[in-house]
Amino acid sequence: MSATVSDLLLDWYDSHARALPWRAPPGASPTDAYRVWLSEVMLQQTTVAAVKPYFTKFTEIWPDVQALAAAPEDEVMAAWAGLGYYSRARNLVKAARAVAEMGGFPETEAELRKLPGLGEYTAAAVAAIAFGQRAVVVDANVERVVARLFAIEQPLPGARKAIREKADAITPDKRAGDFAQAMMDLGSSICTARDAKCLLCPLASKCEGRASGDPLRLPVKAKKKAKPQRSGTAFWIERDGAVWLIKRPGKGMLAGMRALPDDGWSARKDGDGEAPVEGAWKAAGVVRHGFTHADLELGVAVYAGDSKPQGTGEWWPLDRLDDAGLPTLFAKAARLVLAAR
DNA sequence: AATCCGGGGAC
DNA sequence: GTCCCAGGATT
Repeated sequence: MSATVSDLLLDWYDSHARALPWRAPPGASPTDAYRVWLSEVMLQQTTVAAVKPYFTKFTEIWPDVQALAAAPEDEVMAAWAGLGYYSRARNLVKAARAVAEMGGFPETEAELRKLPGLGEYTAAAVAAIAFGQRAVVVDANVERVVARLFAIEQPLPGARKAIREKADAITPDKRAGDFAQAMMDLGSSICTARDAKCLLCPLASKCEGRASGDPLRLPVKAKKKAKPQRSGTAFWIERDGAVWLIKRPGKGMLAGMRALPDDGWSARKDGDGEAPVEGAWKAAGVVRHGFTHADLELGVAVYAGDSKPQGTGEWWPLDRLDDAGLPTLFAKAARLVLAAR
């Protein structure tokens, strides 16, 4: 009777688990659901290193779900600034208010799945990690580990169904939360995207990918399209130690975030170069920024006149600019202007 | 099934 | 520079 994959993995996890701010040690009673949920949402498509300072900040300002539910949405958006994928922050507030209304987090995967911002992965992760439910947790780490472990040759994303079935087959009834986190730790430290440290891997004896001689070719991925290059202009209008900031539309890129006014660039088209105020503009330089679907070259123009800008916005004091919650693109543009002094 | 949505770390 | 990451919502 040989050990199962989950036995081998959990034994490894008991001595090799990463210590993370949102994680309970192996076998300990779970972290409260609020912290598990918050960390899982922050970690969607985002690295552990990037999340840590945001998790610390959020849990200091809003220590529980009731506190977050009571927070103004704008403050949460500003606190999220720089982390990316801002619809996560908007959904975070909606979900917190729903949970507070319910009197606490639902404990089943199906109920969690109904909250905004909780998809298949996150609902399963919270159910398993916070509530000890058996749930099949499949993230990018698990996809890679499973594709190698079972030598799944079909390319992603088509292979998702097969991968999920295999993940289900090796998920234990007990300690499903530890098992999920162990798979993620294995994928982030041993069975990584660019390396397979099979000599250190607790699952090496079970791994078909390793047996095939070339585990690194797995998972096979469909090749992606080239990113378009876009250009646009952002406008710096300053008066009495304050800069004119607008709020971006509720849909599209950087939705709902504070920003410098710009000329309408998007991932699909260049900006038209048209300034929000007639008059004298001076080029301050160019900021380059990569998004998921386009690379942007953003010219920054500084206004030299004294006409009032049109439309809705606010004069934001320069000595509090760090509190404006500007997304990284506009924070870069602001640094460019201010560094020239 | 495709596409849209940020940002930064590792290499 | 390229690739990737504890994905979800929308179409």
